[in-house]
Amino acid sequence: MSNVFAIFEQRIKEFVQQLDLKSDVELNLSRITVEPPRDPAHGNLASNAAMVLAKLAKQNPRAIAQLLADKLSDEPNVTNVSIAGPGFINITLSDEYWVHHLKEVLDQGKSYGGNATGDGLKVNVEYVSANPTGPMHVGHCRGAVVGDALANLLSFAGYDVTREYYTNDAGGQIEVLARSAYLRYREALGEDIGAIPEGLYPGEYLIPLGEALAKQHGEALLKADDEDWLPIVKKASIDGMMGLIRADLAALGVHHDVFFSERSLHKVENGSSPISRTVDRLTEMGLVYKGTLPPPKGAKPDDWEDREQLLFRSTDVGDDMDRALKKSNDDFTYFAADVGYFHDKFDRGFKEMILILGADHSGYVKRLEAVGRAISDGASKVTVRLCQLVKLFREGQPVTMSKRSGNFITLREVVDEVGRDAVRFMMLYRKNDAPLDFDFAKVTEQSKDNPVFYVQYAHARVYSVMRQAARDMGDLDISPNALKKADTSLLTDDGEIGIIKKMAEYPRVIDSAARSHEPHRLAFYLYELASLLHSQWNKGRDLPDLRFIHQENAPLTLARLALVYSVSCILASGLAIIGADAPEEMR
RNA sequence: GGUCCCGUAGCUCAGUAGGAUAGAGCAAUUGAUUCCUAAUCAAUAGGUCGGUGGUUCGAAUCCACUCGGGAUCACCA
Repeated sequence: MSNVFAIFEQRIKEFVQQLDLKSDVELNLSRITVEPPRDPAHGNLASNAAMVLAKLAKQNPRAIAQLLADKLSDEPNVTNVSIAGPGFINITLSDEYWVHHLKEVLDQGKSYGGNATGDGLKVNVEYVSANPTGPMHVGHCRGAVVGDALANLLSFAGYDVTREYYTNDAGGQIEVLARSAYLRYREALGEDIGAIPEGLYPGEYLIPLGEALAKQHGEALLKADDEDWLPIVKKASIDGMMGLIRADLAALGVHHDVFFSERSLHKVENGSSPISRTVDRLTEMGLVYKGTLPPPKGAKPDDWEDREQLLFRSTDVGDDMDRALKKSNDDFTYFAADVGYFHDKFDRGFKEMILILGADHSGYVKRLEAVGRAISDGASKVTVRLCQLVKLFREGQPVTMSKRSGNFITLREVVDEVGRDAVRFMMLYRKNDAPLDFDFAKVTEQSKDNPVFYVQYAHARVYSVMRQAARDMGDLDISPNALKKADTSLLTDDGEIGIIKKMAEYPRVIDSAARSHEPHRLAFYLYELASLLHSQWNKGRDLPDLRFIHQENAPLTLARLALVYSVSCILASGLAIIGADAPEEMR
């Protein structure tokens, strides 16, 4: 346990129980927190415990605070406990404590801060899930990065994470894809196909697919009936498109553990399919009925017609409206497949299912969460995180793209132009539910305007210092193992202690970012930590005493190298979660 | 019309389970390079947290209403 804040929170809760406060209601300790105070003058740790308890115990908060403060003062390493304002308990820890804490970072290296939250809980993160009808476009980018980083974060925090991609390989758009590919196949055999008809995919990425089909099947498919060639071309098309998508994802550094086929949910064996079995289950629970849906309130569509369909009573589990499970032609809807998919995930033992979706799916959230509740009977939780739109800019000018002409900006173009690291970091340098502006020029700029470079440079700077130390002090062992033995008590500058305090926040950042599913918090933290390092480095310009390397003083040099090396470990650990490199050199 | 998201400094945004005097970066002004990478740093200035009311010891944060911006809305996927 490296989380100082969690340690003290636990300790305070123990003390509260020892106080044996009288209360009519049961004391609720869950609201007690320990956090870094905004103002460093208030100490290192601040707790709201007394104020939370005051009302329940019907006592003066400052009186309770005093009782707790007395106990806290006797704790090792606590140098000062004060009561402030309405009843805050402010705790100051000794420099010796912080200097000792640095040892923990050194010992744990890149695993420092991890494995404290998840406790092995099985979590499924579903992200991207783009339709396999073409290469990925830039709109998919944000969800891919947010999902992947969240999966990394949860995994680091100790969850058992499965990264999943739901392949929409059933339904009408696959038939359109296959017909489009078939056209390219005929083209590959020398036929003049003219303009691509309305309703088919015009993209040139289908040309190689047509050529491959021609190569493999010759003219055999040409004379075949629709029902004979269609399955063959469908399969080849899906495989081909998924190949493109996987390659795009790989360029972005995104990898999934499971590609789950929608088609597999429709497959009937011994008279039932996964979907039909799920519907049966919901029927047993009394959540399925035949009926007609009311038209949307307000704007009633012109072509509205009442239809009797098989419906899911999702209003019973928190949705606004009941939802169709079957179309009027008796086929299952897309939504029914989704329900079946949740059922499958639930059967695979996931306690938490997270979906990363684009903002255009906002209307879909309630019904998905409702399905999760219904299928698992409350045992599993479905959380949906929406990613708002990304607006592209070039030199401040919006980049327009038209999807209609097939002339959209692909994910690959963006990655090729600005690099994987910049794309990933920038996509995470914003709350995911806020829209994001992405300027090609800005994200490739090599300055502190650009947080990616700022953070990476801090990491590289540490390695630069290490290289310099190796040159200046050739006989000194500065390997990580040697640094673990450094006498860190030689670190006395406020800036140095401040860096350790910032590092001590890392476990807390990981914990809270993982719990709230907000990987962007990590990106901001890394920026702050990098900033402290740059600042301390620059202090050495004015005050040579504060430089990291002192040729005549090996113990001090070792202590300071231990400090900056620890910083680099956390930066590397955080950058790995974000999915960006931690370069050792930037020239 | 329903639902969801956003509204914080001139600009782009953070704000951690409701906590103390609301924070960064950019832009502006001033300063620091014989030096471990100036791709950096230090300092100054900048705010009725869209508005009104409520909840309470305490609200940018929670609730209600309201204004402005965006997304979405029955058999598609």
